[in-house]
Amino acid sequence: MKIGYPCINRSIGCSSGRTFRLASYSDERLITTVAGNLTCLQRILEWNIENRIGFFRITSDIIPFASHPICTLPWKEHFQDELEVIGGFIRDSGMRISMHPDQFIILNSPDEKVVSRSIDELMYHADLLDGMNLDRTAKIQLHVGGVYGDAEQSILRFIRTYKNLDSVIQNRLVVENDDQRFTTADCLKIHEETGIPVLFDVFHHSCNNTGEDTGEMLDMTGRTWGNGDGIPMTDYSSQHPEKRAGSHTEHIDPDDFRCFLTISRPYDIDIMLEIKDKEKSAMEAVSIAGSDPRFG
DNA sequence: CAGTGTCAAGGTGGA
DNA sequence: TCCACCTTGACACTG
Repeated sequence: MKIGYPCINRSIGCSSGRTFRLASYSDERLITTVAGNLTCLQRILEWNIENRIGFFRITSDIIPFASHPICTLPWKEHFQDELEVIGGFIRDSGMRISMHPDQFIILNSPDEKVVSRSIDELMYHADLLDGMNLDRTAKIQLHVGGVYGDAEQSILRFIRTYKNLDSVIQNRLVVENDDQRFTTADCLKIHEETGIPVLFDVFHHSCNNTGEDTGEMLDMTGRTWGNGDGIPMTDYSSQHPEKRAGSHTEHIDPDDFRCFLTISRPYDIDIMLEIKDKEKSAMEAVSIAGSDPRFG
């Protein structure tokens, strides 16, 4: 079991997701930005190891505009050395890696242009992880997408599109339940048709479910991860006390987290904390989990 | 130089 | 049909 946090480390003083406006795009600007992002990513990874954090989500902003038509620079070749060094560090340290393309990446849209752009963006994510020579346990997590007035048909469109994806993407893609539209049960159904692993989001499940309990879903989603996929990943968060249902908390709720550790005890999982204050909560979670036999 | 409007991209739901 | 919201930092323009 590893514990991680997404994308940003506020303790270090650098960002691995610096970007710039499309209007000011130039190859030179891209190169300097990416060079800085990769340097910072390396620092974050080192910081993680020093703090016993073995799981990290790499921001999609590492290479700004990577899948945009304006970007014709062969960034993968240009930064091959740097990517290989980072990948080597990740492998040597045993760090688990994920990525999570943002809300615009939708495979089940009825608009084929949206789907096409989304696939381009997924290919960028896969290319980046491939460029680091990471095996297929480094995952790209995605929600099912939109409902468009017909959830059943929208699920079928996801399945059809998935089956036609390049294996470079299929090897890494996992599907995650969301808090408003598609439940864990929907994702399990998609798994049955495609074999895609299901990344279980505990908090989303508590917001959006059809009566299944968390332990049962941990069990069933865990079984969707095959041999080469690595230990099942889960997303963990808890409710922000003031904001609307589904809003992530600012800081980890220790009691809630202990409760989750107890529920999940029978299963070996990697836990991604989707919590606003990032590495601070992750450190606290590591401390809480310190006595858990799964946590090395 | 501080303050702030805006940023590649989609979907949803309320007005 | 339009707009705020989702969620988020930070770019880059303005005064």
